Amino acid sequence: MKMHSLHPWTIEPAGARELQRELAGRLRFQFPPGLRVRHVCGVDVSSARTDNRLYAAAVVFSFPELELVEAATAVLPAAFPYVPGLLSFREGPVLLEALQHLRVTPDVVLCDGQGTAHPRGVGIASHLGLFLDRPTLGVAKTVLVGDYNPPGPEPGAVSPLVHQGRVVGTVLRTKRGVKPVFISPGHLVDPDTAVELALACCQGYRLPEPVRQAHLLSNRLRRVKA
DNA sequence: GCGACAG
DNA sequence: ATCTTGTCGC
Repeated sequence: MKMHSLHPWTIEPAGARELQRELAGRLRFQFPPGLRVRHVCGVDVSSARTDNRLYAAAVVFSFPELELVEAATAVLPAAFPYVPGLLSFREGPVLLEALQHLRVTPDVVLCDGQGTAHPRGVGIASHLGLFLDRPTLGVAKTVLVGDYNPPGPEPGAVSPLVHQGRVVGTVLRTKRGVKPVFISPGHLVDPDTAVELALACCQGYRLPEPVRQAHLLSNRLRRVKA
């Protein structure tokens, strides 16, 4: 799929935080009027502890049927350390390369990590959204910032994620008896639509199918290429 | 200074 | 994220 390079990735942590504060102002949270969601894509990264490489996977599904359409992968050496709040500077490059290999341009991209539920409002989902100029949303397994009360036990139950007096995301129960996930808009999507899409992509597992499959594929890729 | 901290 | 076996429960 097409995309553009907003900025170079070779940067120091201090500069990365400064860049995030600038990128935050470019985010938009209105879903493109008239856009029909026919293809959703899940992305994730796997890594080894011994080697220094990152393995990315992007898996596209039809929507709302959720049938596999296409998958792409990429492998790159890690050029940035894992620093809470700066995840996109570590995983962004390899994820964008995998996405670039897709023949189909997905209407929405579900990312493993936060969107606006981030210290400066620019989690990896938001960052990728700016590069792709496409709707993106974050699906995180644990919280980065914010406070919340646990959502009800039934699938679909939600609870607001509040950070510094602002609702930055939604805690969503996707499966009974299992820990909830943290959904937040990335770019070009509103909070309610983000939750609606994430829930519509769930197939009996805790994680939305596109993200779950991307997770499995990136893991498989690492085992084979490592 | 102390505690928190996506993947 | 990754390192790791078994174990509890539907």
